[in-house]
Amino acid sequence: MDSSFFDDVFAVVRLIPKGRVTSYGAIARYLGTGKSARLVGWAMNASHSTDPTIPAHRVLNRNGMLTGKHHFGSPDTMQKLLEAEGVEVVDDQVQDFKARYWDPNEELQL
DNA sequence: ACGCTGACTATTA
DNA sequence: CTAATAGCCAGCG
Repeated sequence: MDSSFFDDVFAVVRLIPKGRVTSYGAIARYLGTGKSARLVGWAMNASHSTDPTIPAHRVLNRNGMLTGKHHFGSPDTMQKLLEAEGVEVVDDQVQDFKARYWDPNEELQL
């Protein structure tokens, strides 16, 4: 398979449990990109090109803010999806973000 | 081939 | 405490 940075990002995002969220930096660090969290978010841009759509709505910034909500079909889609999974979102921010934070480095126990 | 942009993060003022 | 700047990697024109 093409060991593309995108594929790795998609793989991790797909591993995110329902009702959990993670940050771009966490994924970036897990992939080894480390300081390039932008690439992760940017890779999400291709999430709509994948076969199973990538749950990009589970990926937020370090503050738990729905920074990329505007990149979905509608700016309300992201929040709607999160709420559908049991994640409280207020003012484009995830409540109890720390409790719902899912770190691949921790959960996957690299 | 060069330069710009981008769904971020961390540091400094 | 908040605001602004620098660093980063990869695709696209």
